[in-house]
Amino acid sequence: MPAVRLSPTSYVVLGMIALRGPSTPYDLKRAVGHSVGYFWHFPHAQLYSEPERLTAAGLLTCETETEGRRRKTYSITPAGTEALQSWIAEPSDSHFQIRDPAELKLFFNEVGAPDDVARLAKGQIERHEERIALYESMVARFGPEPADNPRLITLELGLEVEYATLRFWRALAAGDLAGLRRRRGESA
Amino acid sequence: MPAVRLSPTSYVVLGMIALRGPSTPYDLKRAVGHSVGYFWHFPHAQLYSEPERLTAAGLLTCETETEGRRRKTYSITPAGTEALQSWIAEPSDSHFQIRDPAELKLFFNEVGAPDDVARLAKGQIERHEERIALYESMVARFGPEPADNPRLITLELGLEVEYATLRFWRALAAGDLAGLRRRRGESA
DNA sequence: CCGCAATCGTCCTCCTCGGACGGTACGGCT
DNA sequence: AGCCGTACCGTCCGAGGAGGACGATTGCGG
Repeated sequence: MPAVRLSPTSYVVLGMIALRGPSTPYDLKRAVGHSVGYFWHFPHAQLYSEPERLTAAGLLTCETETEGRRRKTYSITPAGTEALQSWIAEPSDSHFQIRDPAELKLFFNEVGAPDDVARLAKGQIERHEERIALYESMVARFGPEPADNPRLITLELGLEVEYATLRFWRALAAGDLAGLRRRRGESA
Repeated sequence: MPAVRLSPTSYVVLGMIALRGPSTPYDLKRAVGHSVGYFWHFPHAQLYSEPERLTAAGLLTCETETEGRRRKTYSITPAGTEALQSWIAEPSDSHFQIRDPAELKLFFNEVGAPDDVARLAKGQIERHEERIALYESMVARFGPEPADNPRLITLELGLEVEYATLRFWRALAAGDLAGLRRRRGESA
């Protein structure tokens, strides 16, 4: 039972199994896909290999189906629960990262054509509006007071960020970044 | 001159050299460190190895210093400039990702102790306030109308997101996510 | 009963990550 | 001048992440 370095991926696997009970990697894939995976993509292959690591470390146990599709069901062990809980309890180690290719393009736009920024902004506005509509419709399915549903809190944060980003690109397209700053100052 | 897959890291390297002129990896490290690197971390080892790849692909040229410190200065080629420009011009391929360990902890908080959320929120509020103060002080150094300085636009987007995230954690700590939703609806 | 599409699992290759380590330059002290 | 500490700079390496290719299984419609 060797010790391993636990990454965010590890905790996603542990967390999902802790929340949902024994799961197959495919279960994890789907569960991640419509929750934390909205803003932080975890490639599906990881959700097959990571449980193996965690099993080797004694944080999960594995039950293999013999007939038909070779399917493995993982369950969390007391050690796994403890590792997850102490990670949740410990003070946060690192700041968030925002990985936005569009932001890179914007930063280097001087190298490109003059109207690239306008087209980029237009595309980003559409993209974020679509996302917002999607997320809002999902939130709406949960009724009038969804804000405290634990499964939705994460979506709430995502929406807040989506709106912020949308405001930015709109201000950029309108040439009114100064106005953005002003409104930000007021709301704070 | 084999073709290579160009990643965001590749474009950061190309872009920095295009903006700043011939650079050493260490120059890149510093330039990235106080610009795009604020929100998207690029490990320094990449900024040494990536230029080699790009040189092999014909997008950069390399000049090696002979005396003293072994130092390599990279310059961009016409092919490199073109690759960068066409990337900037092409419609954005993928949505942004937000990688926030705190968000994961929040999502899985049911597994933890009851007061974990409160402590998490408290820590996040402090963290984001610090960041905001830091970025604001940097922006302030550029004078009263900084918003359109191209080097700062990226910081502007980052600040918008920082404030959004701060509002979220504050609302969470105050138990008033519904209020957050309401205010968001008004401002949109 | 067959074929086809959706579902599910594995593999492979290249890239990312981040820390360890070692070399180089420079200023201060004796 | 020579030594030493420290900041600066470059390389390496092992583990993990990314994501596409591919193969197997299942169930459904003909």
